[in-house]
Amino acid sequence: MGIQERKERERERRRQQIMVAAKRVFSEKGFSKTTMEDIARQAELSPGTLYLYFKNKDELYASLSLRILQYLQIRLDHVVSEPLSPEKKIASLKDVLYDVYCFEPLILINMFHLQSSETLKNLSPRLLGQIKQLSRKALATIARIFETGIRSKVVIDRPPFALADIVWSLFSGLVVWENSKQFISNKDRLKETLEVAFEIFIRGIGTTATPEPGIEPLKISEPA
Amino acid sequence: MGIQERKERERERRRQQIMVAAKRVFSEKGFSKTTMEDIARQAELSPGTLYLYFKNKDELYASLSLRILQYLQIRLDHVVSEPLSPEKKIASLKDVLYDVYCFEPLILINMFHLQSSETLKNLSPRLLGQIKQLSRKALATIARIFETGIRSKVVIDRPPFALADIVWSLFSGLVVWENSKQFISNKDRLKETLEVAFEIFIRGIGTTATPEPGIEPLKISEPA
Amino acid sequence: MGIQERKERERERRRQQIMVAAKRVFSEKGFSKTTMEDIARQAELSPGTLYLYFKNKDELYASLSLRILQYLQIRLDHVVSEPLSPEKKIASLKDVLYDVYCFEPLILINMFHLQSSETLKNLSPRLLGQIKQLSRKALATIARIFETGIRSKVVIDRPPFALADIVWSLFSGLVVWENSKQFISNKDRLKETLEVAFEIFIRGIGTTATPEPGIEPLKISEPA
Amino acid sequence: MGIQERKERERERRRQQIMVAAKRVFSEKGFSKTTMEDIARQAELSPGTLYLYFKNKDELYASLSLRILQYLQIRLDHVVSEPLSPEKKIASLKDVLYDVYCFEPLILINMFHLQSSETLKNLSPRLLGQIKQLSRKALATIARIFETGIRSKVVIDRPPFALADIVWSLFSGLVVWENSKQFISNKDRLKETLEVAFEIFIRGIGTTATPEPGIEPLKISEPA
DNA sequence: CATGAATGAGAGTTCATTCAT
DNA sequence: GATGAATGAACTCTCATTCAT
Repeated sequence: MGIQERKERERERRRQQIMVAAKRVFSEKGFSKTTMEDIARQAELSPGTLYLYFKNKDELYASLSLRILQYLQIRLDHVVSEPLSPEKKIASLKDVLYDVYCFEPLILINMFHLQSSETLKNLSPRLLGQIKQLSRKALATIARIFETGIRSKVVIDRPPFALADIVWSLFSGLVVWENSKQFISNKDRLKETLEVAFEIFIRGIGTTATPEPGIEPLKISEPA
Repeated sequence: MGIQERKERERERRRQQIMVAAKRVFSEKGFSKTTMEDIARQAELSPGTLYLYFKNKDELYASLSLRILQYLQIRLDHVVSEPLSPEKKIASLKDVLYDVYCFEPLILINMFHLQSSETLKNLSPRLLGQIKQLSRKALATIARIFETGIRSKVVIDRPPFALADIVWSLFSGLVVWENSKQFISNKDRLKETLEVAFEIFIRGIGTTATPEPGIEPLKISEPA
Repeated sequence: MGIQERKERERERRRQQIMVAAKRVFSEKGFSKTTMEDIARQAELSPGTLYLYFKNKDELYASLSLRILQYLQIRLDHVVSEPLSPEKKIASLKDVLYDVYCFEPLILINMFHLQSSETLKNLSPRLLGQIKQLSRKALATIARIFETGIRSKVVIDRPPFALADIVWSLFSGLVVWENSKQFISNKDRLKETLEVAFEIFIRGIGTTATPEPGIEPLKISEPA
Repeated sequence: MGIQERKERERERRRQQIMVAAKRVFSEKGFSKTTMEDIARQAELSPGTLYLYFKNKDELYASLSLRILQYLQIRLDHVVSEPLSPEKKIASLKDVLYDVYCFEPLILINMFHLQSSETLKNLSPRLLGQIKQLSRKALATIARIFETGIRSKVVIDRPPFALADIVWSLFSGLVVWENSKQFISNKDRLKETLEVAFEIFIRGIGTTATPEPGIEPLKISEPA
């Protein structure tokens, strides 16, 4: 039994080792330019070995995303279950997202690309299913946070799912965009921009915004 | 000279023809799964001919983005130059973005992927330069819109560039995310979500938001 | 039109060129040890070019067999349609088979291996269908020859299809076996053995065999 | 010594166990599609273990043939040594061949493929030697049977080795051909066809064939 | 200018074989 | 002796790109 377990642990460690290597190479060269041999070399393994742990390149790639989604879900569950006011929960949401980014910035970026149907189309149904499911679950959890806010009337009454989509999009958009700017300017400015973005978002969804005194309010133009 | 010109025009028309074909195929199959032969077939040309008009596959791909960025710039310039109140300008911004999306939804999505360093890295410096320049210019124009808002105190005082980054990210995030959901649910819900997103964003950046009467304001938690 | 035709002819010639090269290499190294690169080198083409003319290795391989079967069929049709006595037709059959062997000895051998389900299983349905159909047709034609013999009572009354199977098996068995002995002894003895085999076979199916005078007949033991 | 022996026996049993497994898998998937792991799994052993008993895949494969050849030899020796008339011996030959087929139909088929130079070329000289020797011996034994027939004038005077080659070829041809038809029609018709084939063969080699009364004899055309 | 056959480097993947445990 | 994870050479096939016509 002990042996069984140890083997299992070692197997898992190998998987991690490969994923770490893959992460590094994918991040450097992007998915399609990365070869399995690159990853093998980085992991100090032979190409064949990778296939003992991952069915193919796509699955290896997608596994990375899966881990992030799992991490995200765990963090979100915490936020939901803790006895916080809706305002605090929404504030925590920001921290969670930022932590998720810090957890694996490069893989997160890759994941947002994976979101594009381009890559999605070539995934094994099983893995695709897992990813879909986890994404949906995370979004649902976020929506739930907003729902409590709406119920307690501190958040304006909009479809909670729409709000969830919006934060998530805002987050992913910022991550990708700041990354692409970073490719130019070499500075990680995500934190600051995210702060401002959330500040605005939170003001925007609040039932009462804190007016800056002595100043005319911004009139919201009606949707065409 | 007349001949020169006509040749030039015809050359440009051919380029367009190819880009239209490329657009279609890229949209359908994604960048990496699309072969030059696919595009040639779609354009009813031979593979070799494509190379008379585009240095290579990457350049052809990137040219598509260039067109969108050019369109975006034109529209933004309009907004800036028209004699509108800052509020109206910001409202117009939303319309512009949505129009850009409608102009070429699929290419826009592709462009947001191009934003990822993955593709960016393999571009010719010339083209990369063009894209960078156009992007920067567009963002600067957006920032200028916010700046006027800040100057007239109808927009909260935050770095205008940050605000520009945020709308742009929000926009790109929504486009990509709604598209990936569409891959699942097959409905184009971008318009509605974008409306809500802008409503919130505009409330969020307004110096005075319209309070929903009789309700406690949402307290913004301070950035950690 | 002239151009169309010439292109067609050239395409066909290329196909032949590749098939000739393939034949040579398959014969030397056997199917599974032959790589596409081997064939390309032999044909003085690049590996990629082979795939412009044959969908994959299996199809290239099977095409070789197809040609032999076609040649066989042509020859058999001749035999059937010519105004010969059944005896002469059967005698011609032997010549046809021997000619088929001479036509492409090594490919014929390969074909008999292809007959084994091993290779058969991995063929495209279309090609498999073609091969099956041609084989069946050839066997049916042979059977027809025996049928006329049976009708004219010069051939013993056994199911013509069984007789066809038997000659065909005898032929293929001899070809493969003599070849494998040749691998040892380096002499092509097929002709002689085939002569004896046919002599015996013909005596065996004759309604009256020519007794060698003054000798006791061989008593055929009844099947158990 | 007892220990030595027991070890020897156990080793032999393991070999058998592996060969049985190999037989099964080869039969199902064909030689080249069978992996050593397939065999190991079937034998409920690890891949490495196979190499303790067989030098490599080819040798394992060839060992299977060796067993059949040994079985054949034993049966042939019986026929030769028993005090039977040449006619009976030849009749027995048929039974022996059919029994050999029944003994291991699929391996027999594989063996006939092995006969092709394709596989033969990649065999260790030792094993190749063994196979050659056993084949030759079996063929010689068959030839001897015919020789006695010729001496007693019940078999026409043809080189006994040629006769042996012919039966052997006829047999192998039938086995392979019927098998490939079986792949299509799913019926094992070897027995019946073999009966007819032998009947004809025996009539063909008899010094006097049993004429079917009142019918013109079939004139054997002279070899061209 | 346009063609499209040809190229050939390089990708992902498999699997016979080895060897530390 | 038995294991099975690891190896890495070698395979088939793809496709961006070129160039003779």
